[in-house]
Amino acid sequence: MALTGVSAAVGRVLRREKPQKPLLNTRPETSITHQILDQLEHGNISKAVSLLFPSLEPVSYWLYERLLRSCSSKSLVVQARKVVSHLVTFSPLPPIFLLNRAIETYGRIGCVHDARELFEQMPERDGGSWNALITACVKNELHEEVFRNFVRMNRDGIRGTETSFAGVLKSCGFVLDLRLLRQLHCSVVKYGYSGNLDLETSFVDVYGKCKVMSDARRVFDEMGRPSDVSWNVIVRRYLEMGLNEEAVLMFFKMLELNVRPLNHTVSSVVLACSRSQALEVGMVIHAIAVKLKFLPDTIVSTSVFDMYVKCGRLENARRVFDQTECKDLKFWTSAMSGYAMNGITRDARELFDLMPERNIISWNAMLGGYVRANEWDEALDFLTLMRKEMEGIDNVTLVWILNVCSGVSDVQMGKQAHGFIYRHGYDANVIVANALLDMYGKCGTFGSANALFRQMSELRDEVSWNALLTGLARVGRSEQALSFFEGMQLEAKPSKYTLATLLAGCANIPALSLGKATHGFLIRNGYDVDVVIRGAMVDMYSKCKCFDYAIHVFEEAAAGTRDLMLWNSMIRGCYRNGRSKEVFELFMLMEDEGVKPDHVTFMGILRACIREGHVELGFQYFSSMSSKYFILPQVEHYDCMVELYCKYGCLHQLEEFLLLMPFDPPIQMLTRVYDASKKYGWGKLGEWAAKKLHE
DNA sequence: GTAGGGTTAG
Repeated sequence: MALTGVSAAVGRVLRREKPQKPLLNTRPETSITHQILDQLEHGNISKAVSLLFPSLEPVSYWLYERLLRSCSSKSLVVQARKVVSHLVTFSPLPPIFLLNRAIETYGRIGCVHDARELFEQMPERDGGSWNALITACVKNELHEEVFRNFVRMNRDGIRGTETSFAGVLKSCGFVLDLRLLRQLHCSVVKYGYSGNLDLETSFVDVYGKCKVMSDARRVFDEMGRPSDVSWNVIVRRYLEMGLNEEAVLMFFKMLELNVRPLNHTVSSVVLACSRSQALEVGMVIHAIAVKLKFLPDTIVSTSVFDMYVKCGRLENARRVFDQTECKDLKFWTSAMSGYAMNGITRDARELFDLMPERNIISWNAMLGGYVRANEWDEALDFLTLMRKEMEGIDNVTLVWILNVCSGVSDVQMGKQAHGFIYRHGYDANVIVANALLDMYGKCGTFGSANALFRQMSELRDEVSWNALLTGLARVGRSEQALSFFEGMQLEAKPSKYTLATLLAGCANIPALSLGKATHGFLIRNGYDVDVVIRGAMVDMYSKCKCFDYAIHVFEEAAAGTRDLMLWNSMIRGCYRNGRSKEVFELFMLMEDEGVKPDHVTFMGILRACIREGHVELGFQYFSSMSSKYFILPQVEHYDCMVELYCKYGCLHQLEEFLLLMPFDPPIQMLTRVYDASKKYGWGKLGEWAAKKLHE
């Protein structure tokens, strides 16, 4: 094996022995050099390397270096080993710098093992050898090993250079060790490297990753002339901390100082706008991007497109799409999934069908769009198509498939998927396993969920607990859910998802004091009360008949942050707490805030009409559903109307209404019609209902 | 420093 060959040869070098094979006296044929260079120029690395072997003496050092540099991907492991093997076999004393290059090469192509072995066997090392090893470990994300080698290096009396610090800092950015970061910062200052722009940028980056933006900003402000990369880093870190305004401010500051932003920076700042729904600023930045000629860039146009979709400006998004000249696969996929993930499945599908090529990501994104939009029939059809046209699915596909199973409540299909997952080893993936838990929970097969949860033991995380908890709360086993919550706290930190679930559990029992306790827990522990948590609280208080608290929680939300679900919760709450009159007022306020109603909203309104005896108004709202809001009334809306007419004896309207109904009336509706006809003496209608019931 | 798909909540 090449590897053992290398170790033997390196060992020999270590003992300073003469190589066993006598060296020929002639200079290496220059024609070999030419041939090798020629092959390298044509990208035939394997061929180039094989040309090395007829020669039993070393080629020039610079040629070894060229060859090593050409080994740039994982598939060239064998070639790299051959080059190193040739070097150490035929060179009596390979220079340290070349061995360092070899270590770097091994690191670059993912063979840390070889890098380590070569390093350990080197008779002499310089600072560069240490740096090469450290860089190799950083590249392969062996962060603990990076730190160990850094310590070893210092112990051996080799002082870290800027390169060593750059490597260690990068690893620090992975493990997010703030204490280590501060120590490194001190050392860098002490060694006088603080003027190094790359190191300073790295500090900004890692302080930001450790979520200490104040220090990140201080380092940034102390930099003499931040480079475009430094600006990119600070903008990115603000974005990732959710400090969207800061990100935007920094971007404008950068423009003021006449630094040309990088495409990634423009993209980050557009993303900041779309996350904070700051459409107007976003459009300004779009204009700036156009002026700076950024738009042919797919990274920038992707984020601009996404911003318009997220802010509901579909025409603008479409224009960006059409104007992007060189659409690559990523751009197509991003645009398509932008539509898909925002519920605009029709446009997503249109793009999907137009795509010049597709990969697993595009297929998954489209499928995910259908799932998110609860379009189960489309999802199932799409899966059939996918099975025909795609070979091979991955873990992401499986997650969506499991969502489809719970969406159509098909445990059988879910179990089949489980079998597939088990056979292909996907059960070791915690996200897939959690999706399985979720599916079993939602299909109400609690035994399977429980068994899987126990089986997961080591694998399970906070999401697994939440998925199981949700399953329990959903079927009303709230006491059990609460005792689960206790157990969970021994193992994982409850997230906002947990708390929302718990609140829903309290709402179902209903248990006001526990609900209040959860509310308190949430405030005391500084959880962010987002729109979902707020909705859960409104729901809990209103189900616990503590509606004034619900109103209070609702009113605490800033105008514009209240979404459809939250309004629906309030409307349901009014109705549930005998305050139906207020439903109509809420509906108007909701429209004023620009929130569009859905079929749930109309259920609340129609029920309120029943309560309040607004027969005519009820019909107006019912008709407005399709005429004004483009919502197709469902059976339950028709049912409400029938109840409204029956309850207030408007059998004339009822008769007309039934004639126009586009489907066969279900049993409970017919019973209601029959009873009302009897009560109000409408014989003919009663007979019709009875006949239908008989069928 | 680096844009694309996935798990849990009302």
